[in-house]
Amino acid sequence: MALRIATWNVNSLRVRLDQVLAWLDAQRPDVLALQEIKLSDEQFPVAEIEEHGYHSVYAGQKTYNGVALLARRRPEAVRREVPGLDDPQKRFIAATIEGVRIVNLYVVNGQAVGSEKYAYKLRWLDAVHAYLVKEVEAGRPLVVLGDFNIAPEDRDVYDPQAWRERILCSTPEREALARLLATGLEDTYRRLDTESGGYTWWDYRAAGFRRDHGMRIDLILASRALADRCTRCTVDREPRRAERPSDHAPLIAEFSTAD
DNA sequence: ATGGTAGAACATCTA
Repeated sequence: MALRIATWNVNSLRVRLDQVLAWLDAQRPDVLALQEIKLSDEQFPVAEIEEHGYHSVYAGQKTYNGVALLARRRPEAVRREVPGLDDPQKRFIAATIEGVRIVNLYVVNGQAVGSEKYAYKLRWLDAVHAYLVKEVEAGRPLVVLGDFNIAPEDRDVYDPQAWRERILCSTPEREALARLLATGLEDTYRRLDTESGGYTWWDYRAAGFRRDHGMRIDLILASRALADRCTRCTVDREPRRAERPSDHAPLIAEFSTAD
């Protein structure tokens, strides 16, 4: 048996719903974490997703942000706020699904190094770090996944020289990500693949996808014992080739289960 | 050369 857990920044669930439903039908993951759903809770397509065999829990917001967890089994102990952070932006949802604590993050982009949004990004990551320290201490299997808006290393960037110390690649951002990992989490993609870029995002502009000008900024992290059971972590580029694609591709990890 | 595209409040903001 195996547990398959995926993440996808869909850049508007309204626009991408048919693509998401088709992908669920094709891949049948146990869990799909969505970011940038860009719709309010009242607008969330609960019924359509249910018709495809998935429960939904969500933290929606009009126009910007918004995150959700879709799961074949009912999510429990749902949390929609980063503890200790007074934040009107909906970027966090956590739930327990099939005994695994799942934390879905849409990390702040930050716009430009040194900007107000950049300071907010680092504050936001600090609050998430404090929360993850407690979640790791609890000792349950833990998965932290989503759009991290940080390329962990230069090998995760198509042109590291051009991006040096720019947003998504700056040293303070990478250090903040390293602190999240240091709570006791492993990057499942890197654990299994030390060579290829594994890009998950390509800019809509300047033919980014056609030229493979990408970055690996969507991640699936797992607590150590769970990471030991990770057998696969792959980017599915197929939806990025579709008509009206999201600028992100889905990432899917598979974990073998003991029984 | 600081551009380009996409999605949302459809005028600017965010990414």
